[in-house]
This record gives sequence, C-alpha cells and structure tokens, in this order.
Amino acid sequence: MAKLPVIQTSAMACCTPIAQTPLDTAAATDLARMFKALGDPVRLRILSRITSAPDGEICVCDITGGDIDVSGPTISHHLRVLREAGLIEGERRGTWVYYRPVAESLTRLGALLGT
Amino acid sequence: MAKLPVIQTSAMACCTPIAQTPLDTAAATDLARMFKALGDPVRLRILSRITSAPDGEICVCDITGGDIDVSGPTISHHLRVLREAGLIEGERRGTWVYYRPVAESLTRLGALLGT
DNA sequence: CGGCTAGTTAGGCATCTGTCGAAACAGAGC
DNA sequence: GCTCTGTTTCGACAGATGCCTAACTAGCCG
Repeated sequence: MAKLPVIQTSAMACCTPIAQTPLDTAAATDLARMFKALGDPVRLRILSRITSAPDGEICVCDITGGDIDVSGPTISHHLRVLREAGLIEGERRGTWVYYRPVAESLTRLGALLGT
Repeated sequence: MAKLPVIQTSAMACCTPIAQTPLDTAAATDLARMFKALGDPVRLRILSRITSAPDGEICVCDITGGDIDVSGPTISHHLRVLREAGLIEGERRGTWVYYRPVAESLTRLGALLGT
C-alpha cells in the first residue's frame, strides 16, 4: 500500500461559493460524496484528530487507541471512506500507516459554504 | 406551518476550526447531522438554488418545476432534512411556501473547514 | 521459517436513506 | 360549502451504511 488511491473526478466544481451559482448534477454529485464522508460523527472525530495532529499527520494506531470507541476494522472502514472522498491520504512507512489531510479538498468545501 | 421547527442543540461546536481542536462526541454528532444533510446531490442542488436566489428566498414551486427531476414529495422530503439540520428555514405565505438559507449555519460549517 | 504486531478486507446483519405513488392537508377563489 | 392548486405526510420498497467478528496481508525480529 505504497500509494493509497484517491478518487478525483474532473468535474470538481471548484471555487464558486454555493450562494452564487446553482450547481449542476455532476458538480453536486462530486461534492455530495465529500460532504457525505463528513456526515458521520466517528469520521468527523477521526478527521479532526488527523487535521489537529502536531506533525501534520497521524498514525492509525493513535486513532485506534484513542477515545473513539469503535473497533479497529471500523476505524479502517471510516479511513477508507475519507480517503476515497479525497479528504485525507495515507501512506505506509514500515510497520505503521500514517494519514494526513488533503488541505485543498477541505478548504474547497469551506470556501463553498463560507462567504 | 407558520414557523417550521428547526433542530438546534446546545452543544453546537461553534467557531473552532476542525484543524485546531479535536471534536468531542457531542459536537461531532451535532456537526455530522449538518454535513450529512449536505451529503446528497439533490439536497446540494436544492440548497444552491435557495442560496443563489436573487431575493434571498425561493418558492418551493420554483424548485419542483426546475431541472431537478425528482417527484414533489421527494423535494419536500429533502427540504425537511435541510430544515431539520438547521441549514434553511421556511415560511408559508398564502398558497406558497418560501425557503431561505440560515447563513450562520452555513458560514459556521465553512469556518470549520476553511482557514 | 515461524511467530508477533499493525492494519485492511470480507461476510453478515440491523438500521438508515432515497425514492415513489397515493392520500391527506392548507389556502384561494367561486 | 366545493373545487382547484400547491405542499406535506404516509406506506412501501430497493439499496446504502455502520457495526461487528473472522480471516487475511504487510512488515519486523528472532
């Protein structure tokens, strides 16, 4: 698992705030996948652990052993959802797997909502 | 339906970017409901219609008759999800029902993601 | 190689979600 | 009151989602 796959489509409605332009179907589908990935409390907590990590990345073992009380496989499942949504990316280094946020994706979503 | 109900919990994790503080369970649950509401292409398109309306609000009839090809009841269902997530609010005036965005909720989510 | 640890994948199950058509409800106007 | 139009609620269904246990893969060390 040297490079984990990240889904990125071309129809990424990029920088236009939602308040200015109605979304077409392709852009809406694309964005919905990212928002849906954020639409789970466990994933949101996992993501906040990743984004708030001091080194900019975090070991899966630090998530599993933390205060998020779901099983290891479930953590892995949620990491996959976040990864396939393009919100995080992961890399194996030796024994451990490290995840870090994809800043562009997060700020893009933020820009879409904010003013 | 003079005033449609809006779910608002007290544990609304407000203005702290996700990148700075790990979320606790209550805040994550609360935010996840809002993100989940955004996690559907149809809802995202409906919301973009509402937020991009020239008058700041839009009649349901303008959504139903538009290019979003789902049935009336389905539109109404999605409007309810958005409303109960606190992202929009609606009001009946005579025959028609008008919806407008709840700017604070949208900007709060945006601030959570963006820099 | 064999055993150990970290993490992912697979299978199964209960629950949630998106969609529809039909029915019920709310106003406007006759 | 009756009817027409716009909107929501109801009941049902297929498909997706979240969780678990069990099995599997990847790397490390003796």
